[in-house]
Amino acid sequence: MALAHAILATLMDRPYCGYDLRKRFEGSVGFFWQASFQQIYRELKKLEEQGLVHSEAIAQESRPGKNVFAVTAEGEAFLQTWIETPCEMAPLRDDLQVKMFAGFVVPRETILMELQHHQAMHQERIAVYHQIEQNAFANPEQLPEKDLFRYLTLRGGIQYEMGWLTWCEAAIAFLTQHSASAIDP
Amino acid sequence: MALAHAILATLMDRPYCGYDLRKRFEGSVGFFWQASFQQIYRELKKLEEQGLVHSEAIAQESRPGKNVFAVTAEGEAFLQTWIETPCEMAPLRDDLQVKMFAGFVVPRETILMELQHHQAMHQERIAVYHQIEQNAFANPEQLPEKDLFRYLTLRGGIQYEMGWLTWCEAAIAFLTQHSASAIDP
DNA sequence: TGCTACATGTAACAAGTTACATGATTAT
DNA sequence: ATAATCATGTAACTTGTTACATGTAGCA
Repeated sequence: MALAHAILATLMDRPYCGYDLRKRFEGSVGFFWQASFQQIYRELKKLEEQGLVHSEAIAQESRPGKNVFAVTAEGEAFLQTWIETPCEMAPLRDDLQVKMFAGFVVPRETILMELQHHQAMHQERIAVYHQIEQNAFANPEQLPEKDLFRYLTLRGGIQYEMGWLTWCEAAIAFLTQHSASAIDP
Repeated sequence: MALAHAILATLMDRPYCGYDLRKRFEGSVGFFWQASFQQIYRELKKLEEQGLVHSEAIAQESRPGKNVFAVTAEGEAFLQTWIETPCEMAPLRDDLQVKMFAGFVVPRETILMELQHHQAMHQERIAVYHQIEQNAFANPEQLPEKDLFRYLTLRGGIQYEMGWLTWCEAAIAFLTQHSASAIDP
C-alpha cells in the first residue's frame, strides 16, 4: 500500500511526469523506497482513478508529450491521514542474514568474502550519503521546514547503513579470530 | 526467490512440518525473513516438485497427521550455490522514512509521537534479542560451529535495530530542539 | 460452551519483477 | 552508425497478503 504514499509524498514537492518520478525513485526517494517505472505508471493510473492525483497532458516540441501528475486536495488529506496513523516497524527481509544463518553449510572463507563485499557496499553508500549531506545540508540548524525533514530522512539512511557496516566489521573480526577452529574442506 | 532459501536454511537444522516451519518463521528466522504459512505451504509444494526437499507423511494418534519435509542432496547443493553467489544489499522499503520525507504536511507533534512509538518498539525488540543472547550465547567464544553463525545472525539483528534506535533518538532530539521555529496550525 | 493449539489447505487479490514494444531526439 | 535520453505503455509471471474453509484434541 505504501507505494501510493511514497508517490504522493514525492508529488507534494512539485508535480512530476511518470518518467521524472521514476528518476526520483532511483535517487533520493529510492534510498528508502524503490519502485520500477512499471510499478509507478500502474500506481499513478490507480491514484488518478481514486481521485488522489490529477494529470495534465503537456505537449512538447521535439520531445514526446508528457502527463504531469499533481496531488489533489483529497490526495493530500489521504497522505496526512496515513502519516497520522501509527505504523509497525518495517519488516526485514535480508538475504545476507539468511546466508549467515545457514553459514555452516559452506567453507568459512565464502562467508568472509561475502561479508567483505557487503562491508564495501555499505561504505560506498555511506560515502554517497555524506556527500549529499555536505552538499545540501551543510547547516542543518538553519534549514527551512521542508528541508529539515529531508535532512532527517537522510540521517535515517546513514544510521541504517552504519548499523549494517558495524555488524559486517564485527562479524569479519569474529570469524577471523575464531578461524583456528574452522574445518575447511 | 529467497523464501525458498530461507526454508532450506531452516530445514538444514532438522526436518519440519509446515506448521512447525511457520512457527520458526514467527520467531528466530522470522526476525530476518518473515513469511505467512500460506507462503510456506505454497513454497514447500514447489520445492518438492523441484526435488529440493522430500516429504514424509507421519500419522499421529489423537492429532492430525503431518507432512515432514527434509532437504535432499540437491537441495543442499542448491543452497550452497546460492550462498556462494554474491548478492546485493537488501533493498529498503520503510514506511517511517516515507512519513519523515513528507513530514512537513502534518503538525510536528504527529511526527514526534510516531518517532517515540518506533523508538519504543526498537527498544523492545533489542531487549528480546539481548535476552536470547544471554540465554543461548552467553559464551560466544566457545560456541560450536553451527551456533557461531546463529550468534552472528542475532548480532546482525541487534546492530540493525540499534541503527534505527540511534536515529529515532537523534531525530526526536533534533525536532524537539528546533521546535521553536515550528509553525503548527 | 468456547478458546487455543494442532494441522493443512484453497481462492482472490495486491504488489513487485522481468521482458517486450514503440518512437523521437541528441550526443559520441 | 549507435548509444543514451526522453516518454509511455502492455503482458506474463512471481511474491506477498487477506480471507475463507475444515476438523480434532485439550483446557478452563
